[in-house]
This record gives sequence, structure tokens and C-alpha cells, in this order.
Amino acid sequence: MARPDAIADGAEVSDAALRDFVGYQMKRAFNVLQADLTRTLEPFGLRMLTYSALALIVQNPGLRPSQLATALAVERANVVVYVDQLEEAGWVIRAPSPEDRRAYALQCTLAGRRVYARAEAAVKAHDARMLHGLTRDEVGTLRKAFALIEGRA
Amino acid sequence: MARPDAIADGAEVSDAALRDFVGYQMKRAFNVLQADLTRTLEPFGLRMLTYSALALIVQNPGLRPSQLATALAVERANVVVYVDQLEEAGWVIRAPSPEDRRAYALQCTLAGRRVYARAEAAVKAHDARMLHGLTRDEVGTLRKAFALIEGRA
DNA sequence: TATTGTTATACTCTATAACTATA
DNA sequence: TATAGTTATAGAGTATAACAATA
Repeated sequence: MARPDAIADGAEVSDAALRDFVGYQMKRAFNVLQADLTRTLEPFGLRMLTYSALALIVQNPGLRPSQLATALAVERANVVVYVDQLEEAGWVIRAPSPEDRRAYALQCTLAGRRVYARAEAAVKAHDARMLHGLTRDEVGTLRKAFALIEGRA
Repeated sequence: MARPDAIADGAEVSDAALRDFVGYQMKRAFNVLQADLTRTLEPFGLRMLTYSALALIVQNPGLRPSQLATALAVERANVVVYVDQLEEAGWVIRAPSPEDRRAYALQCTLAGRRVYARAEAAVKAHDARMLHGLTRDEVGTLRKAFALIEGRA
């Protein structure tokens, strides 16, 4: 029954069915944002996840990996890799936990705080770049929508 | 200089630095949406990308893989895999292109149109589920923001 | 028994490089 | 030369299962 139609070579490709699909539009936007953020953080030797982990450790000295996993909404197993990378870079140390000998107290080094401060400025600029053209209210709506969707988990 | 502070064990973890980071909030929301969509499409043997590819082939009979890659905003090499899977499932065929012997005219089978129709209904329900709680205007703002960010590429 | 950090593994998404057959 | 489809590969994100040490 599938007739081998001729190709619409120069013709426009219709994406009508996908324009209504908000999840797909979000994916495409996120891909662009993610690519820009990767380029933004690359000079610092960071990615979105290592940057986010570093931010949480800077602001919560003594944080344990399991707490970090919860805060980042990822599995514990993946956090091991982020902390490995941050530790190899000399930005974070795994200090022994005084309360629980199974756990570690994640501490930020001076170099870690310094790279974070510089990266933070770059990330703020990235955010502003991505949201340029939206009003304050529209950005507020965006944040509200993200929080709402995240709460659907 | 890095003092091994005590762990704030039961204490709240501050994510103040990340609450301002819109890209990160978007990532978290997208992770939740993506997980829900994966569950939604799993019964049909589809994922976001194979569903999207199928939608474009249904609506654009004779589409060539390179056109599909452009429409999906992914590299040609990745499209090969999507088409392989759709073809193995019996939903799409690679018909010879009458104009260019290097190319294929992608055609949808009857089974392909049927599974797409059923999956489309499920995806619409998924979208509604994710956006429930937002006004029509807010969803409009969301779409506008996604289009704007995607245009930053 | 349960939890912490860890290792191993697997699947998906994405991109690049290089190949072939055509153009 | 350039393009279409393909293959191979690599990096990143995510998740699950299982283990040793400790609670």
C-alpha cells in the first residue's frame, strides 16, 4: 500500500506534527543551550555537572557525596566521577568524615573557589545570552514552568 | 587554607548558586520530561528521536535521510540508526530515489502510520501532563522562549 | 540489615572522521 | 570535486546491579 512517491527535493519539509510537541521543542532548545554552556565552561576545565557539583561544595563545605547526588538529582554512582575529576584538578578534596567512617566530607580548595568564581561569572553571562530578548516576567514564567515540570517526577 | 569543617549532616543543602542558573533548571526539568516521555513511548517501541523521525516521514513521504537530519537538527550519521530501527520494526522502508541513485526515498508503511497515530495520542497526553498547571499564555511564553534559545545556535 | 562509596556495565544522545557510490 | 548514505568511534549523561566497609 506504500506507494513510492517521488521525493520532494527542493520542497519544504513540514514539521507541523512536531511544532505542537513541547517536549521536543524543549529538547531542541536544550541542545543549543547545552552546546553553548559546554563551550562556555571548557576554558575552565568544567562541564555543567562538574560546575554544579563544585558550586554545591563551595556553598556547603563538608557535603557528603550522597548528599551531593540528592542535590544534583543524579545517582550516587555518577557523582563518584564528578568528584574524581574535581579532585584530580585540585579543586576539591575528600576529607575523612568525623561522624561516619564510610563517608567523606567534601571540601573545596582555594584553587577550587577561585576557578568557581571565574566560571560563575561566565555562566551568568551565558544565561543572560540565552535569555536575551525575554522580559523579566517571561523569564519568571520560564522558571515557574521548569519548577513545575521538575515536580512531575 | 581548606579547613576540614564538620559535616552538616541533617542540615539543609543550599542550592542558592544553582537556583539562579536557568540552564541548569532547564536541564533538570528536561530530565524529568525526558524520563516521562521515554516511559510513554516505550510500549510503542519508540523513543523521542525515532518518534520524531517517524512523524516527519509520515508527513513528508519520500523524504531523504539528509533532509531528515536537517529537520531533526542532528548529524546524518545518527539518522542512519533511527531509520535502521524504524525499518527493522517494519514501519518505514528505504525506497530507491528516482532522481539520485545515492539517495533513498523514505516511505512509511501502513503499520508505521498506525503505530504513529497511537503514539501521537500518547505524546499529546504526555505533553498535557507535563504542562498541566500552566495557563495558555504561559505555555505560549514557553514556546517563544524555546524558539528564541534554539535560534541562538 | 541498611547505607556509603565504589566499580562495572549498558544504553542513549551527540559529534567527528573516513569510507563507497554516486553526482 | 562534492554529496548521500554509511561505518566506526568517542565522549558525555544516565541508570542499574553488585561489592566491601561500616553503621
